Amino acid sequence: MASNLLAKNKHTILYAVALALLLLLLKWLELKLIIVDNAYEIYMGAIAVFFTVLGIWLALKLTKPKTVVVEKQVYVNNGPEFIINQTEVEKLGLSKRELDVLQLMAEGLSNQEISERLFVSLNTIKTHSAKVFEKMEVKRRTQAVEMGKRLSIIP
Amino acid sequence: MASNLLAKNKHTILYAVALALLLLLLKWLELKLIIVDNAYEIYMGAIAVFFTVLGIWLALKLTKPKTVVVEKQVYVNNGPEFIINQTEVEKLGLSKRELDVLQLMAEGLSNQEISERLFVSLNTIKTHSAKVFEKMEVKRRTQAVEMGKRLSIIP
DNA sequence: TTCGGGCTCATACTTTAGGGTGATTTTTAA
DNA sequence: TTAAAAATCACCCTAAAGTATGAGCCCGAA
Repeated sequence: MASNLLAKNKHTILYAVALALLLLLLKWLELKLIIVDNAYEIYMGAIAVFFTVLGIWLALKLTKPKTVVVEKQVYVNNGPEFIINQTEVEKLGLSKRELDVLQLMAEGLSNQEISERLFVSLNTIKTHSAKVFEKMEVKRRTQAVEMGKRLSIIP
Repeated sequence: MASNLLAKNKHTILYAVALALLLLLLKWLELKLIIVDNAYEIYMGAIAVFFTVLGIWLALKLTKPKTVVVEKQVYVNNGPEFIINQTEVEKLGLSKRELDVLQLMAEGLSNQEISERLFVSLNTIKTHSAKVFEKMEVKRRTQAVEMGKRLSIIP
């Protein structure tokens, strides 16, 4: 308990002791220098500078480093993981391949890229996508993706 | 240039001026108090304390806060109500109009339809979308939409 | 075994999207 | 007030997307 208090106020105590010693030093210096009248201003200035530096040192020692916490936002997939709405898929009559194409569309891939990903020709993807649009009753892939997300057909 | 320098060293200059003024004050006090011999120690102590406080104040003012980057995980599209991530929008440098276009893109509208919705020409939408793709570093509207949703820029 | 659905691919064509450049006007910030 | 950014529009050209149609292959169900 007592030692804890001592430890906590260590800096303050040290400073108090240092201050006391310094006042003694000043008193001693005073005796030496008081005679030299023209050195008085220098003496005063020295004290001012010394205590300023002391104050700065004290502040730096005693204050916890100022920290500004910058939050860097990291986007992660949200907790409830995606469960495909099989009912909607069946209702629309989408085949497995058509669903594959729709999923890759949603990832922003072009028809060319989808065809490479699935190892089929570009024309095949065009056929699939056309069927997807037909079955979902949309005109464009962006609409298909939008609707697919709404219906939980794709994540 | 000159004003910049002044601004940068504002604290230092202020301190210098304050110090000068204080030395003047001390000089004046000296004339008053030097006669009262027994007040001398108090005078010295006051100076010491004052400059210590000044130093502390200075240190607190001048220390730059240390920045700590903390990664904060943000789970996107959790709740039903959408809150636009303004930070990401600013980070990407998207303007209001570009955001409008992106939003309508996400709804599955064609450029033609977007232009009609916003009462501008098709070419204008093309320009906006091109800027959106450039700023988001994507190649297609589907990618822009996908990224926009991930970053909570669009619902 | 036939028949339909799913998957594949092709050709031809139209529409939409996107890239590049340049210009004018309006708005905003310094 | 001046400079920068935003918004508007145009023209030209290429790439990608989408439409329409036809056709061959495979597999499982009737």
